[in-house]
Amino acid sequence: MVLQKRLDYGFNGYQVPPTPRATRSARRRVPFRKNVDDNQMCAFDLLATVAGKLLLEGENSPSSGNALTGKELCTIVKDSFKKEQKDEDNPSKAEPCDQGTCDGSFSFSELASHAPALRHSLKEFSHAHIDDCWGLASVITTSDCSEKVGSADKSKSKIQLGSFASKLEVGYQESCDFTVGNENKKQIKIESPKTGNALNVTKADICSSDDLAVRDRKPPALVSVNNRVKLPSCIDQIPSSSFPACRDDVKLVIRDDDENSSGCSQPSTTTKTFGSPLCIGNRRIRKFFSSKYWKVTPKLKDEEHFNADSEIKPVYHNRKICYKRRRSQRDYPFKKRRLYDRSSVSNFEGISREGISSSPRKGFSCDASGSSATPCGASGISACVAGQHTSFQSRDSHVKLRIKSFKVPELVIEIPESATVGSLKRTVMDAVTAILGGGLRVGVLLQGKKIRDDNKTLLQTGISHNNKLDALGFSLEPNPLQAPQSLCHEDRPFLLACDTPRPLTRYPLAPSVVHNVVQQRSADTLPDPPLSSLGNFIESDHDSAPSPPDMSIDKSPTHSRALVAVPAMNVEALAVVPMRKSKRSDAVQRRIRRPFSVYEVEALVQAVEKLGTGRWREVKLRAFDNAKHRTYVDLKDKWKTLVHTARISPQQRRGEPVPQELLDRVLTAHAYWSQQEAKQQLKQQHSETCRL
DNA sequence: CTTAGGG
DNA sequence: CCCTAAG
Repeated sequence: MVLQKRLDYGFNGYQVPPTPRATRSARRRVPFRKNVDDNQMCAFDLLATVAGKLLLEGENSPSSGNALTGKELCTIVKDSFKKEQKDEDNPSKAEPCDQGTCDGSFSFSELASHAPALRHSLKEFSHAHIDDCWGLASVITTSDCSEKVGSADKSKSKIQLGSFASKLEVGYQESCDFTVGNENKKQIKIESPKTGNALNVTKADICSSDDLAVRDRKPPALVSVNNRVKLPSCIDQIPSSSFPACRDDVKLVIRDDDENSSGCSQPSTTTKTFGSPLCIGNRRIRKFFSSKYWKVTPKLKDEEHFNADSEIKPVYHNRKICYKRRRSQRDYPFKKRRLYDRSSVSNFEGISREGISSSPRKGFSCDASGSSATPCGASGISACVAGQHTSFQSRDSHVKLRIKSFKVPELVIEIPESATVGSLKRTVMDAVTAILGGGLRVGVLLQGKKIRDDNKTLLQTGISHNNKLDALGFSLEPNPLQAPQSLCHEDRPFLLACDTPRPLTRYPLAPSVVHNVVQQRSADTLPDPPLSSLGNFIESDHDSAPSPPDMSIDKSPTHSRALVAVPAMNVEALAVVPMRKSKRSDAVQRRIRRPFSVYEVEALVQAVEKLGTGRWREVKLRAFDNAKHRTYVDLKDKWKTLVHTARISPQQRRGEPVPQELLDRVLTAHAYWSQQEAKQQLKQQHSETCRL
């Protein structure tokens, strides 16, 4: 509690730059970011966890051998605080401190330096919360890729769409069996309580068998997950998707081809808990979206590695790597493939124009493992509309429908066998999130037939109260137009493919899901995000999705989490990629627009208040270190627009409204720093004059 | 690589 | 957000 309180401190006064301008190089040498990247997280996590506010989802690694006691932690924190206070003293005195909280507050960068020591403890602390934050866990029934009997009807997950509201209700699912390799059928039952508390799996048996030994060069194990995913409503818990790279992978194929399954969910009662977590080696999680549905190129690029293997390495080192990779990976195999299927895409002009081409094809088989359970024509996600509750009508010729659930399309996930269950969760979550938040469109089926003409009226189509609505079905399909939005970061193009286009009802499936997640998360855990910490909550990204705050946990040396989704098969036939205006084929596509959330703005403002307007790199490091998609240039630009926004009338503002309070702070800070700069210049002039 | 600014 | 000149 005490800690939490500390966290809530507000503006701490402007901080005069160490030595304006002239010290850039000097500043660089100072490993300001020394421990910030990774450790800072830990520190924060710790604090938040202790405060009971932050829910961590992470690897359940038991490696917490040398956990610190609560006492020790406190000591560390206290020390940090003292130190910070001392450091801050000078600057604060001379500077304005309008926010009134100039008392003591510690900075995370300080505390962060203790992170290494805290890490283990964090684990201890976080364990209790691990599951809590994984509310979205979609438990899946897994089975070998092939048509292993009985596997099909185990899938029960569904996605519930609340009566066509634009909210996605994520409900959930029950059991999950993982079949590892072609051999022993290891089963992992994962149960997700209705409460939203998710997977109980602490240890997956995935790497236990010999053939799946955690050896570095082992070929990826293939795990097929046959399922339906019913997503819980706590979307705010959706973790982001940042997974560093590694080697051994386990592939999970989550399919929706359980045609046998009724689609009804039945709570599983079995829960297997495993004694210890998965062993960890390098891990690389590759997510495969079934070729016929989505394809996601590796998102692990520059920043992906940033915190991955950089536990100790200096920042700059990483940065370099990052940049290099960014360039070198442009030729990622899946990135730029695009195929056309004129005939079938004909009614998708829009898509093509949008820069996405798709080559819907109906009869390809489905997954890499050879099992092609899903009829290709089937939509990626099908919905169960049947049942008594399914449809009924009202007097005024309105058709009322109740969609009970949607099936999630097949997902193929490749994950190192050494990965933790936590990362597995995240991976699956990511995949699901990618689908849900990445852009879906709804397909309508009537008596098994897809209705493609969006212009027909329901009546014309036969979806009227006079007809058997039982025969009406909906499907969630990848929406080429939206998909790239969420999961597809600049570095993780979200390739998707769909079979025959059957656009119909466009359902506003919150492309903002991910975004919201971030926000809510921030809100819940970070009332007043201290500098440097907010950043950790941002991003993710989606990647998206947004890599949740738990990143730190996953930072154990060896694991990087690379999240790569690639089509399980038939890549060529299905790849859908953004098409550039036929200029240079290798032209880099413009990054997707990602409006700053209020929380990000908050973080930015706070950081700028403290650091000033000329130190964007530090601002970035401090407040957006983990927001991979926010570059310092972005921050600078954002500040620019913020200042502008703050100056114009509220009526002229667009986008998500920024609290006036923040805008005021923007102006204040801007004014202050402008003044500082002016002073600085005056001084210089003066000194020069004196010299002459 | 960072900054600062214009586009 | 992008692009670039400058440092």
